[in-house]
Amino acid sequence: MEFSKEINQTKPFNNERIKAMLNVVYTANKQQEQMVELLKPYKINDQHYNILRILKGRNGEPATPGQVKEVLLNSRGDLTRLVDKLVKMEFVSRGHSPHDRRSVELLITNQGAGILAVIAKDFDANQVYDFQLTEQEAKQLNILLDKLRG
Amino acid sequence: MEFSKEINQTKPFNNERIKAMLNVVYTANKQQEQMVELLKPYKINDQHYNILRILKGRNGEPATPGQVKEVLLNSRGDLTRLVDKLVKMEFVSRGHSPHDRRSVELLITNQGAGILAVIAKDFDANQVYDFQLTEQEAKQLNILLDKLRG
DNA sequence: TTACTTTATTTGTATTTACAAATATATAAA
DNA sequence: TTTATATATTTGTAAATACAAATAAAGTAA
Repeated sequence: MEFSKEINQTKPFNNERIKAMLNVVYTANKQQEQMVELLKPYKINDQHYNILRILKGRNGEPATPGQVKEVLLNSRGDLTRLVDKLVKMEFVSRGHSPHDRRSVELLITNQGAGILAVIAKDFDANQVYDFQLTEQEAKQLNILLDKLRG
Repeated sequence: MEFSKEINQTKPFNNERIKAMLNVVYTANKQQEQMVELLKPYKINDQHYNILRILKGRNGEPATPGQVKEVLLNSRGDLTRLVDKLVKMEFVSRGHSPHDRRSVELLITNQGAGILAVIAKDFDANQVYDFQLTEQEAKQLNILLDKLRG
């Protein structure tokens, strides 16, 4: 649906650029809401999910909390306590770097990888990533967003 | 900057559509961070700001918390307590509807309108809405986002 | 009217988040 | 070595948030 209608905006926006930015915020929020909702049965939120994805993406190489934080798309919450929960759920293991004893090494466990696989199916069934865009349109969207951020 | 570089993603995304969605989330988060940062001196967050904007947009007509909530782009927080703070800061007044005594009527105060004007200048000086897009590109972006949401 | 249902908002409370300060280790300089 | 500075992470704590239950007023049906 067209954005203005979705938020019941009756009067037109000052300009398309401001409208676009609000549209970005709105769209991101919609996506987040859907994800949080679907993740609820697994007792984790979108931040936990993103952390697991990042750790899985390391393919067996550990990552420090700092590295994870850097790559996180959005930085709500605090890594220590988000990871605390994942460790308690046994989705992530925490060790110490032999090179730098300040650093903590995070690794996804088999159980963590398992839950990610289950969630992937769930997301798939719920069409979380079924966007109504062609690859070409998505490419164009990426270009515009990059440009928007300046 | 190109999104993948900004998040240090080395390996390419599965497809442009997923990348686009992540880009949307990332872009929205960037924008939110900038706003929250600039609003800090005024002791309010982005939700408070949005509430004030919505009330100002009513041009003297009161809005109920329910109506405000409906129009809010993103729904973190709880209206009652977000408004509590705005009332305490005297940016918003709370009354009761004569027609429906369950309903609460919210109005922006002169002081609230004043702070919005100050913030607008601040945002302007900090180029919060200086997006590097032409109107035509912004229009295209809006179309793609609407399509993305399906 | 009485009882039931719905709607609007608030409240209680556990959890999460923000943010400053603390801890612990590493690195660099004197 | 000692001291200072930087870096990685955790901790304490106030504030914000989520969510279920409570309150309170309307609306509807018998």
